[in-house]
Amino acid sequence: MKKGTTIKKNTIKEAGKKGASKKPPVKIPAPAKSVKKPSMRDIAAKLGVSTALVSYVLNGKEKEARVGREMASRIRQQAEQMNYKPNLIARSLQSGKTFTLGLIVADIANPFFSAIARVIEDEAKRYNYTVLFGSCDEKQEKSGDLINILSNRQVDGFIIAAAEHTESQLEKLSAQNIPFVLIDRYFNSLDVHSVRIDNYRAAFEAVGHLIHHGYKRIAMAVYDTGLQHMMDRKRGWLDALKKNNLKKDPALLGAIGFDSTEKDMEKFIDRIRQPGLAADAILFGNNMLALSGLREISRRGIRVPEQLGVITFDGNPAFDFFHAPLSYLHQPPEDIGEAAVSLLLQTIANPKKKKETVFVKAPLVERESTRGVVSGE
Amino acid sequence: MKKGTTIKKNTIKEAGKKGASKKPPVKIPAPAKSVKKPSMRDIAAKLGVSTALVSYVLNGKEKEARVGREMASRIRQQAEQMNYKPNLIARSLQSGKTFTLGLIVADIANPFFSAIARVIEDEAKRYNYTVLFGSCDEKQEKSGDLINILSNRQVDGFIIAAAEHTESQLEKLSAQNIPFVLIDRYFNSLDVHSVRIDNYRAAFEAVGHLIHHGYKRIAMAVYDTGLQHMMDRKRGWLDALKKNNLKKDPALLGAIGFDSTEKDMEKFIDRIRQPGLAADAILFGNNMLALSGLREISRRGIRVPEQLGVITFDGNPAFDFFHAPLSYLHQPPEDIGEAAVSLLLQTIANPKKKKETVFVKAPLVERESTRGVVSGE
DNA sequence: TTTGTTTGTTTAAAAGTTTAAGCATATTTT
DNA sequence: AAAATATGCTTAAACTTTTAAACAAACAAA
Repeated sequence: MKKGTTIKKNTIKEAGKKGASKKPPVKIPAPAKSVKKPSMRDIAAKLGVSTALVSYVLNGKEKEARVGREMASRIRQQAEQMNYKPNLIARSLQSGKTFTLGLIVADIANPFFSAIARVIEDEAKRYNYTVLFGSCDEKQEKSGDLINILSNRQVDGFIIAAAEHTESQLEKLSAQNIPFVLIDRYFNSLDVHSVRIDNYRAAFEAVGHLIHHGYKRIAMAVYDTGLQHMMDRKRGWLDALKKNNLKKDPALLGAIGFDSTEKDMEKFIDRIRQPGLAADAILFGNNMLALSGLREISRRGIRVPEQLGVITFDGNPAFDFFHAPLSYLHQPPEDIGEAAVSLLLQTIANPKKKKETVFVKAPLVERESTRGVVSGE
Repeated sequence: MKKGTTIKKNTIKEAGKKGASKKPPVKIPAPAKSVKKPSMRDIAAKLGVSTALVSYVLNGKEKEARVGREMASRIRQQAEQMNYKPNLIARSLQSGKTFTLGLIVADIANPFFSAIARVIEDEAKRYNYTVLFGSCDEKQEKSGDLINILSNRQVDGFIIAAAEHTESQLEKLSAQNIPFVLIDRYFNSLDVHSVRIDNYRAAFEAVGHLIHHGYKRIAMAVYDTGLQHMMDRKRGWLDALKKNNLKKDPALLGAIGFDSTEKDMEKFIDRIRQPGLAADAILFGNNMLALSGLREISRRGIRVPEQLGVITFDGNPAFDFFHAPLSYLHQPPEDIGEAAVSLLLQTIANPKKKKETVFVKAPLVERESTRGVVSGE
């Protein structure tokens, strides 16, 4: 064991006590002023020149500013030696640009969003932007807080996977001329930039796929929300049933609450497996619903795909381990992230850019869970 | 469909073309100066007073600064009306504090880290801090870049799940007196703050648990890395075998590369299932290894826990869907995140704080995968 | 009446950067 | 020789906020 390190049994409380929103328990003293880092002024002083010169050289503007070769190299050397790093805060204040993007996702615990977050971070870095991120946990209020905080930090623009009822927050952003791009979620009432898939069509296709494999009584689980993308998925499902002359029993639709997912899902699965209803397939509205549904399906020992066909929006690493790997509509995080960053940066460059909706393709990945009721193919 | 929105089939390339590090393909024009937001000066000008007054009022320092009640309310009203929001960039420049924490994780795609990231973000928010985050993908170089970028943005401190060979980067931070706290990963050679579990003991316990359930030839898969936490886990496994008088065959250890996980894991599983070696249980060094291993185990139709006992460090939502839900050593993200933020804020407040290692408990969660070779319990 | 205190406000400097404009000298062009 | 241009550097203002110090006016105490 290492000496010099205070090894100390910690007194941290038991894990897993979440929920109960708590107030700051520990009083943390006010932050101390940190040690000063070398500034351009320090370099200038050392060499007995003006800061302007230092700035020109260190920004590679020697040519335009006609700095002497000799001087330039002395400045560079001194900067190197002092381990000078530009203070981006000061630069931002001066330029009015922070080279910072705000990313707000509905739920960072959802792997779909964490994958996107990662892509966006990488993508932003390629353009020298840094990402400030937050998760609003599908809460309107938290979303507003995050927008405020990031906005106060002068982010140059936002990428937002919006929670329900946040239209007014977005309208406010629009009114302030702060550029932003919606991903995944969108609002018909808002004329804004967005990157998304054609949800209606994807759901329609998924149902078609199930029908093609012989399923006839197709249920769907959606979140109980007014969010347009979810409603479009629902509409796609409904219309597909209609087009294929299948009975559309309202009981086949499960509306699951964000905050009561487990309970609602349990009821829903029970209901659709009743002899009277006897769904033979389910379309899940997203990967979190599928995850929850799969748990219930496992518990009941329902065999997939023989007794129940299953397909869902979004992949999830967990789907590989279900006894029948799930078929799913793949929303490619790379495409969404890249398109969102690109669209946002264009808008930052040209705030008057016409509003645009970028559609990303969502291919259907076919695996075991929709092989049909006839076992063995 | 909505009018006013340009609906446009996108021309985005096929998903999944990752790898090949690419240069910025699209030239994005330089950002335009964004629309000016109202400043204290604007409020002051409107009311014909000095900015000092505005600052005092809007910071609730009317008392100390003896601002007139009448004036105070006029200022507040004007601020409200103009929708004034303080410019945190300017405030940071003035105060030398950004109320920003830099979070660098080894891999944000690992749910263990994304869970921690979420906790840290929440926790930071409670103390009015914002999190700037980045994932270094286990790359030394990327880690250095991130530290530089965030450091240039004057973060008040760092929380870091370090990649291999980053000791010098951390030493540099220490030398610059920039506060930071390591999580999960640590280095014996560095006297720094850290929050972690007792890896040696946890591994030791896991092996004890397997032995208790009748397993005798216990393999272990670790990352092929010099990272101390992994080596401690390995040491715990080895010592436990020794203490229990079990043969410790070097072939029972699998060293898996970060960048060749799939291939290495395949070879490893093949090897330990050879008649000559015939491992009857595996301890995985973390959840990513377990995920990869489980895929191979599934493919080969190996029955868990009858033919092979399985236990791992970290949970993972996917483990629920494996035919035998995995037993695992639970590293509680809440505890780690809370402890890290708390320790960091204390250090920011008092940079001379003595270095501390906080140990978080990692309880063993017992499930199906270690029920023993005797089927049916 | 002088001195002292209270009240309400302004001034000014500071944080680190950027950049247009200015000012000498020296060199070239007419 | 006068005018124009080139070279190498400095000055100064701006971005927004904070806060110590100064100031003026009104009032109270001596």
